[in-house]
Amino acid sequence: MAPPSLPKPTDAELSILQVLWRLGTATVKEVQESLGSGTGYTTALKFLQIMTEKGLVKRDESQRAHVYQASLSKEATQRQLVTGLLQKAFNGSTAKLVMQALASKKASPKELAEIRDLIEQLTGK
Amino acid sequence: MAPPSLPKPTDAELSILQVLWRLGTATVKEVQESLGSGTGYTTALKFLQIMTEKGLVKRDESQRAHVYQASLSKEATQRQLVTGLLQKAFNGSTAKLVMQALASKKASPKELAEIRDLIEQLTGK
DNA sequence: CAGCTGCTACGAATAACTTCGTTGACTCAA
DNA sequence: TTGAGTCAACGAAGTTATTCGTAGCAGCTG
Repeated sequence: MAPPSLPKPTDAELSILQVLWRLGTATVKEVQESLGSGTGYTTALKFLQIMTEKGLVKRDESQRAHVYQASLSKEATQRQLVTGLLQKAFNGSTAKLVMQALASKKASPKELAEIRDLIEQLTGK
Repeated sequence: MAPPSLPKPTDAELSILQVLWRLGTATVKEVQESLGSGTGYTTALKFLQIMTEKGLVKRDESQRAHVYQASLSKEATQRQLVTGLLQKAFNGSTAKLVMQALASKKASPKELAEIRDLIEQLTGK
């Protein structure tokens, strides 16, 4: 069967995942420092522990300082989140979502070009 | 100043908003029935009460059965949610978000055409 | 007016989320 | 071998979300 489809990360968990995606692998200390001074060490640790239980991250305990790594790639998680929003708020209409995305924040010409190319690619074939 | 920018609705609150957007205005009973048999009357009522406190919905108490209405339009809320996701998970990159949206669910040719037109419109001017 | 009905309000119970303080184990150096 | 430092684990506490049971009030009907 398909992978158990991990739970949707919360906002706080997502910010930890962002760090892990950036660093690849990291210890609690490294994660905590990357989060900035707003988050204490034990808080970061607790999150990593919970996220391990949930399966959101993998833990390598062979070192004294455990090494963590995100279970899913950034892209896979982004896809999961977008899909969720699509279902919950847009009735599955990708077009509506894209329109609101473009309406919500001015995209740069470069971004618009990227999107246009993608569309052409999908349309053409 | 700008409107106080209401709190982000939770998933359960969003499904209630969907009903209100569809019906325009509705009583607790109407909302509860539209939600299907999964949600009890008092649960729907409690949500509407909490959402009134949060400002997510407006309540007209002039009738015995209070009449509720969403505070923000569907589009405004969708924009808010997309913007949030853009910040939290895509580092503000609209292009990345659009790509994942298109990757996550096959858009119909009609939808693709709509999006293409929008892009052309934004690109052209 | 007594009682039924439809509705709101209150509050409890549970679960998840978030943040830390404290503890205990293990390591290294003096 | 003891003291300082590093780190994971535990557990508590405060907050928000979610779901209902119960109570009480309005108005209608006989």
